[in-house]
Amino acid sequence: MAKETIAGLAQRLGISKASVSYALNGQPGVSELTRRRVLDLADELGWYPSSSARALSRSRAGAVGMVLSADPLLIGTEPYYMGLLTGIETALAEGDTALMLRMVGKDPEQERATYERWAGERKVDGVILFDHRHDDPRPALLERLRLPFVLHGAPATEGAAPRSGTTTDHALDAATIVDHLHRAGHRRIAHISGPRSFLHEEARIEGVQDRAGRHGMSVTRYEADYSLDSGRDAALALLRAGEGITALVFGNDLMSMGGLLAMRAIGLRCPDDVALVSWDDSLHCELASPSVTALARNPGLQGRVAAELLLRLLDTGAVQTARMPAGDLIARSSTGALP
Amino acid sequence: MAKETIAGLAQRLGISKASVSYALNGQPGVSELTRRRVLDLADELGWYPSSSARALSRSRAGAVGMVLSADPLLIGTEPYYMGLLTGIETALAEGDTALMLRMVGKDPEQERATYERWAGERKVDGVILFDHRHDDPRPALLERLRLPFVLHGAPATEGAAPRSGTTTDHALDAATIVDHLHRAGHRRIAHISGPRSFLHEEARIEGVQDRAGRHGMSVTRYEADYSLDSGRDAALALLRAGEGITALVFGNDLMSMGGLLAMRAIGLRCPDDVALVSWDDSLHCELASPSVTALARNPGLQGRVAAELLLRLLDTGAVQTARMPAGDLIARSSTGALP
DNA sequence: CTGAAAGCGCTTACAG
DNA sequence: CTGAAAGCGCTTACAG
Repeated sequence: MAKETIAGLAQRLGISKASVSYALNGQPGVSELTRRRVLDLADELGWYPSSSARALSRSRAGAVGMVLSADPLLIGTEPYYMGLLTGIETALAEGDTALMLRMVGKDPEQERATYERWAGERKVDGVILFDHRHDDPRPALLERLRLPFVLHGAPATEGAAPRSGTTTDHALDAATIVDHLHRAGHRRIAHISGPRSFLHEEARIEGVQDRAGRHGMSVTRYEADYSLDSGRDAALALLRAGEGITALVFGNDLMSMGGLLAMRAIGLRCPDDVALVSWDDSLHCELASPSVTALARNPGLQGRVAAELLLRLLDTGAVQTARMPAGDLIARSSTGALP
Repeated sequence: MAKETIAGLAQRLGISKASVSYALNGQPGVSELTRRRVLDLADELGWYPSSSARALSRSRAGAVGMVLSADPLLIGTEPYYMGLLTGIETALAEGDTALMLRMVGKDPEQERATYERWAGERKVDGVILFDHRHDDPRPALLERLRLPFVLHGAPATEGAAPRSGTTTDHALDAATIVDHLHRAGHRRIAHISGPRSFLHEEARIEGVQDRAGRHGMSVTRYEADYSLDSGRDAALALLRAGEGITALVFGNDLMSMGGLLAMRAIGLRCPDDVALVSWDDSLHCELASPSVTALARNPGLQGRVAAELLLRLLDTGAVQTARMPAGDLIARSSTGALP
């Protein structure tokens, strides 16, 4: 049973290997009767075609890759990635495609080496890219390697060469957050972003700036690195500066938690003294006390869509872009909403 | 370059395909000079052997599988899994083995179908199994499918057929937790475990019972399902029953968070009225207020060891068992330690 | 609709 | 140490 092959099936049924193959793959070239007999026998024997033989003859691996390149500590605690991963895997499974997962450190060289190798070994048919940066070397690398890819979560860029990927309207999300704070009466806010080298962070920074400007609010910018500690440090620096900031917007949930710790440390109350918004929802935001107002972005859905785009790209070569829905602001105590 | 093959290399170098293959794989049968020339050329061309061709001729996939079968919601928020995953992937990468990740719901049928298929397609060379249960059908299934596996985190069972896997001394961990509570003066405690059908939960339950008995403490048991809500419900039921329980031990961090919510809801203070310990550490425990005393079990290390055992099993057929180190109790505010 | 055959790109006995 | 050849288990033109 574990050693059954297409030749074995053909022999048992008294037909040729080709017929078995056609039957299995839903190709024309076999009578319905034969097809049924093949399928039934395969089922009965619990037989599946060898993935490596199939991959070799089709020159298609039947798998796509995903490199998580971040501080391992961050990956483990960052719920956004897990949500994304779940969505991606689910969609891939439905498309009979396996997910190859690689976790590397922050060293970009390792990510590069992984793609180089995957392409060379023809181990994956395509990859999903995150955290698109300015002058990101990866798209050009993947093109050189002829490894199809989708770009996840970048801001829509007009005029650029069309690429497969999901785009997020970060300006819209920024407006949602800023409006919420404006409505609550805040006029001096701070925006603690992740690294500006990420295109999505730049889009968010501009979005916040623009919208706040329209409301006549002032924004102090601070660049951090998504870690809890960097969020805490940012909050300490901003709140001690005495600029009269009354609300902090953090680029992710971990930094928001750091912000809460900072406030507690210097004796400021949230939201009475300073309000707080997280640009990513998670259980952390829900459980914190006070609970933290957050923009829910539905990472599961995003992952699913990204994976579907990649599958379509591989199947049909269709290059398309999917706009992600706007984030939902979940109002909680940290901006004065009822608990 | 992307289309280079072993035949191409051989032709360029004026030698046979066999020599190239031997050179690449560190096999005897080529002169050192030839080997160097092959390796250098491969390097220069950025060439790697096709994984599917290699898999087909070696009948080895070069990948192992891992099925995460849990509530998707739970997976995304349960830090233990991410830590484990990181450890596993890191060790596999060092062993030049890919990780195939599949996420399925709680339906055991889906997990079964995945193994069936992976085995049939020879897509993976082995798998890592978690959450061993009573009468778990998976080991027998995998044996029938001839898919090697390691069992992660089960209690050591004497006299049973030897299997590859990691074992945890849950009784020792239980003692650590119970002793901590006893020292703090608690005499009536409750243990909110995960499902008892898991062998590790049963071992924990017995361990807590035994150790508490030795100290003359009483233990009320409650079975929950690892979710936040189930932890909350458990705490509500136990604390309202008025049995004079002064400390709660939860089987994971999410349930612990549920416990805190429950206490807040009914106006009990932690640790003054009721103390709390989590049988898994995480950022949630660290950030909660009060911060939650927890048993840190080092999932990253555990994952690494499990993966190494599997690689060894695949390489040499060596069946071995590795005892995981005892958990570290991180004392925090929820049991009266200083913040 | 069916069969014989070449090919996918490696590995590995087997002669030399 | 090297070369010619078979084999891994599929897919896919090509004749019939």
